[in-house]
Formats: sequence, structure tokens, C-alpha cells
Amino acid sequence: MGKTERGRRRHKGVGRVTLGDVAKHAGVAPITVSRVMNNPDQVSEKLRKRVEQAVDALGYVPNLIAGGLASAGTRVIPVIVPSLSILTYIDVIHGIQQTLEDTGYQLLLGSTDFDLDREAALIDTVLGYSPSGIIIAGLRHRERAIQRLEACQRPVVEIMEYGASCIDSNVGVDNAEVGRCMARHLVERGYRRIAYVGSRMDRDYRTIQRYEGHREMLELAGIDGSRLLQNDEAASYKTGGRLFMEAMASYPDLDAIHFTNDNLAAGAILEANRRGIRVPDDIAVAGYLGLPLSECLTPALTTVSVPRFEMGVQAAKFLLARLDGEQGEALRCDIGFELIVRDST
Amino acid sequence: MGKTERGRRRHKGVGRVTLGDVAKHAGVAPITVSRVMNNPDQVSEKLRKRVEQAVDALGYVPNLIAGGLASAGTRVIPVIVPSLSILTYIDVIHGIQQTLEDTGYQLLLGSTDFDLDREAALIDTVLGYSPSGIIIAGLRHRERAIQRLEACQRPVVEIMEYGASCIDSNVGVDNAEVGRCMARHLVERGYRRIAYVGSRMDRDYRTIQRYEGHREMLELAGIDGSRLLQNDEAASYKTGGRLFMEAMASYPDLDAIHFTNDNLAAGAILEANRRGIRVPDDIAVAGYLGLPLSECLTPALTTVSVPRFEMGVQAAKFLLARLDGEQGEALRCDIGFELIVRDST
DNA sequence: GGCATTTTTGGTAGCGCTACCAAAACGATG
DNA sequence: CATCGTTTTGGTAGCGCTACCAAAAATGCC
Repeated sequence: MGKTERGRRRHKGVGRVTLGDVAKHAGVAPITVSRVMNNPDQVSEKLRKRVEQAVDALGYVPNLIAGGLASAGTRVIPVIVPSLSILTYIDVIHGIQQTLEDTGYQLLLGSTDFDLDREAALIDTVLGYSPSGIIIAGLRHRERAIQRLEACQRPVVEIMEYGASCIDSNVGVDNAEVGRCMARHLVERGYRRIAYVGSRMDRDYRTIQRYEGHREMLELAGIDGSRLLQNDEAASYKTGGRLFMEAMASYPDLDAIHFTNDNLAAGAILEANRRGIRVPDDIAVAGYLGLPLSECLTPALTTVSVPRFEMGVQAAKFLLARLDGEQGEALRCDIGFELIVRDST
Repeated sequence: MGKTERGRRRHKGVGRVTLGDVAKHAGVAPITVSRVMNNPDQVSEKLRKRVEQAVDALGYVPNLIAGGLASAGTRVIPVIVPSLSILTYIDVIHGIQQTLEDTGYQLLLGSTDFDLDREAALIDTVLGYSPSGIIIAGLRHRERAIQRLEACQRPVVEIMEYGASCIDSNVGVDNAEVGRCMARHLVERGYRRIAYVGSRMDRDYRTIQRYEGHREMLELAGIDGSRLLQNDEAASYKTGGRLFMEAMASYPDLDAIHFTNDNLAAGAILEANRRGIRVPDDIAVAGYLGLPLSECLTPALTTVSVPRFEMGVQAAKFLLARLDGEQGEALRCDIGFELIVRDST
């Protein structure tokens, strides 16, 4: 065997095909290959063809890490949400993913468990990946996190919640308005003894915003808006069923329950089915989200539907617009919601 | 003002604090700072303290991209699944995320829509991020994809499906056995005219595996196992309801329906509730997955429960074991399943 | 105390790619 | 055909970090 070059290949150099290999094979400079990969129209047709052939022949796959280090971003979009066990966020992520999937951007997933300190730490970490942009749930963040996000000079889209001020762009719903809307509906339907049921309200301030809207509307109508039940568990069907029974025990005269999401509300209806409690005759039930299950229940659930998937799509579009060079003031979008009145109220 | 160094800072150098800045501030060599960040116990206490102070003082956040380029991996774990709208995968991802979250690894999300070519392309892309390892759904891949995964010399965990041969490690369930198990239960319960209902069976071969197990078991018992209904939509409650009615129309003498997942089965029960069809007296319904909803229905759904979250946890553990230097043959785990008999059969 | 051994620290080079500028090739114009 | 402007191509340096080796300091042992 021939004496192999000694001393070369010091690092790993695992034998992966590099841009330089392609360049050599095509008989051009590395930078030309780079151009073919990233800005094909800057290269003459002849050379482009030649390079593309070399790429195919060698099975070259660009090292995005090296590219990311040399240039600006890595075509990674971190998405930071409170939880991956809550369907809402999953739907939004799905919308983002679907919109980004053919643009060459990849989602980096992070969850904070509703903890703003954890969120700040996570932001630091993901900024270490030189992301092209970032999507993050909520408008409230630690001061440090906001500074870092502003300093990184990259598009930032804040989602879920629509509000007056944002770091860069914002897509979401007005939670207080959602609470008001459903409360108004219940009042108009003639219900007077209404409780609000939430979960994890200590941490999830968007639930609090909805509750406050609800309360405000009831008090405007001269009704006691302070009837509140909450617990600290995840919003499962089971929890919904239990909270339903607890609410009726706590306030025996109740004629309606406004749940902070459809999971709990559906759990309540399923529990009512099991126990033979009649909804809405014995007690009305309302939810929030517009989950697919809501319309399949008996009785079908009155709910406020939020276009979660579309919210993700819009967030991704804002991000792409910024990445596409769109400058100027904040891109903002109130994605809206729809009151869907069904048989449960 | 002093004349600023001309010619320096050619690239962006956005002013981010670098490892070199920290080194200067602490009066040590850059490599020492690197060690403090990555292998603290290789550095004396004195210097370590000094460096840590400098890190805090300057607010240094490591550039993982640069680190990834210089060394092996980027502490990114791509997770490639068929779909983000299917709860099963979400639960698994959640398990992975939870297990990895405090280890400094970040999830990179990719979905293939059950398309193996798309999967192969996605694998190429994510390998461009020099990931530390990779988690991917399924044991069947394009030849090219398998080659790339083997060539990348990184831990690969194949999930969802448990089988004889895998690239590196494997955590999953035996789908055919699941199909057999539920079919056996139905036969033992005395049902004889049984249909199987699936969706997207053209693409989701794991559903086919369950169906084949089901069919095999029925035919072993001398029962016609070929009664099959399928469609191409996503497995929603609505679809389940519709398929339920279609199945009863196609095979009017049916006494049981074996659905390929709980979404469809739940949709069937909800539809039955709406129409006053009695389950299981008029017709029995069985599912697969063990979704939380299954036990809240009336009647509660008989299902095969799969520890999805735990599957994710186990996959992440295998990955961490490999990353921790564990060598040797394939790490394999049949995560198992549990037949949960409830009122619907 | 002298020597070998271990631990701690630092210098140099390079991971694979792209920004920046300069050179070359090409076209158009009078 | 010379001049100018435009497009296409290439050379050089460097993104921020870590691998590798070597030097320095600390430790152990006879």
C-alpha cells in the first residue's frame, strides 16, 4: 500500500464530501459551488450544470453548520412554547411546520412549562444556534430575555396572545375579549349563576386574562363574576369531569359553567353523560378552543373557536417576510376567534 | 477618538461576546475557557472560578454552531416522524423532549407525511446540522437513507415499531401482535362478524401490520378476516363516525368493529351516542392506543394501550447511553402494550 | 534532592463554508 | 478598435470554537 499522507486529516474529517471536493471534481473554485447551492442565478448556465453534476455524482450534502458559522443564520427556527402536552400549541406548531417545511427552515423545539426563567435560559441556549429567526409564545418575558432577543437582530414572532406591544412581530388572540364574548353569550342566554373553571392559573396568565374578561362582562351585567374554580393539574378530560362535579358541589345553584378550554368542558359533558345529568337543562357548559371533539359530543359543545393552525401559518409567514428582507415596523395580526353556539348552552 | 483598527472585523462579528473575550477578561487562554464550559474537571479550581466570573460578567453564551463545527456534534437531536397532527407521535416527542430537556440537547423537528422519499431528503438535510444523534419513526427506509444514517457514525434510534433488525437501536411495539391481541379478544368475547377499519393504509404500513395480525388471528379461528374498510383522510372523530356508518352499511350483519386507532373508535362511539345505536349490544367497538378519551366515553372504549410517552423516554435514554459512550450491539426494547377491556366489547 | 510521572495550561491549526474584494471575461458603444 | 460598464469567476481571510500536541507546573517516589 502507498504511504498515506501523514499528518493530514487531523480532526475528524469523517470522509464526508465537502464543498471543496465538489469544486475539485467540477474543476471550479469552491466559492462557485457555494453560489450554485445558494444563489444559482449568479452563475452561468454552463458552470452551473457542471457543478450540479458533480454534486449528484459525489452525493454532496451541504454542511449547514459550517455555512451558518460563516454567514448569518443556520436556517433553524426555534419555537418556544409552554408545553408540548397541550393540543393548542401542537396545532400552532403544526401550522408553522407546514408553512416552513418547503423553505428549507427547520424547527427547533423548546418548552418552558410556563416558567419565564426557564424560558429566558432556553432563549439563551437556542440563540447559541445562530437561528435565522425565532417564534415564541406569549408577550410577557423576562427583561433579560427581551434584551437578548432584541440584540440578536433576528426576526422574532410572538404568538398566542395579541397585544399592544411586541418585540418585533405578533400573531395571536385577545384573550380578555374571548372571555368577554363567551360570558356575554351566557348572559344573553339567560344564565345568571355562572362559574369559571380554569387550571394551572397560577402559571398560565392567558387563562387569567380570559377569566378577567369573563368576570368583567358578568359584573357589567350585574352578575357575580367571582365564582371561580381552579386546580393545578393538566387540563385532561378526567380533570374536567372532576372539576365539573366540584363546581356543582361548591355552588349548588349553578346554572352554567364556563370552562377555560374544551378539554375540561368535554370532560364535563362526558361526566354528565355518565351520570345522567342533563346538559344544558340541568346545567349549561361552555368551552374555549374549538377542538374537533367539541362538535362530536352529545350535546355538542358551545365554544369559542380559535384558528390555531392558521395562527402558526401566519406566524411563519411573518417570519418569512422578515427573512425575505421586509423591514419596517411591527407586523401584527389579531387572528380573531369565532363564537360557536351549539347545544350545550 | 482613537483610530479604530482598520480592516478588522470583516465579517459580521455582531458584537456578540466570544470565548476569546472571556479568555482575555479572565487572563487565560481561550482553550481554558472552552474546558471550563465543557470539561470543568480538567481545570483547577482557581482558574475555573476566575473564568466563571468572567463568563457571568460578560454574559457569555457559547456559540454552539462554532463548537459543532470544530468538534463532533451540535447537541441537536433531529426527530423525524410521519406527522405532527397525529397524537401518537406528539406523545412520543413529548417523552423524548422531557427526557432530553435538562441534558442540553435540543430537538429538531421534521415530518415526512408518511413519504419515504421525503424522509430520505429530510435525513440528508438534518445530517447537515451535524446532529449528535437522530431519532426516526419506523424501521423501513429508503436504501440511500439507511446508508447515510450508517455512514454518519452517530447514534440512531428507530421508534414506534419493534422488529428484528435495526440500524443502531430500536424501541417500539410489535404491531402485528397488537392486531392479533385485539382480534383474539373479540373472538373470545364471541364476536364472529368482525370488520377492520383503517385510514391512510396506503402509506401507513404500521396500520397494515396491525390489520394483518388481526386477519391472521381471525382466520386461525375460522372467521372471515377480510372485511376491511379504509379511507384516505386523517383519523378524526368525524371520520370515525362516518366510517362506522359506512361499515354497518357495507356489512349489515356486523357484530364488532376493530378500529385501527382510538380516534376513529371514539368517533364511532360518539356517533352511536348521537344515533341511539347501542354499543356493544347492537355492535361492539374496539380501538388502539389508549388515548385518555377512551376511558371517558359511554360506553368506555376497549382498547390496546401503548405507552407512547414512555417509548419516547426510552428512545431518549438509548440515545443518551450511546452518547455517553456505550458501545456494542443494538440496544433494543419492545415497549409492549396492554389490552384494556372496557364496556364497548 | 533528582528523576519520572501526572496534572494543568497554552499554542497552532483547522472544522467547511461564505463575505469581501479583485481579476477576468464578456458586451456594448462611439 | 479602444474604452467603459457589466457580468462571471476566483483568491484570501476569517466566522468561533475545539483537537492535538507540547510545554509548564505540580506531584510522587526512591
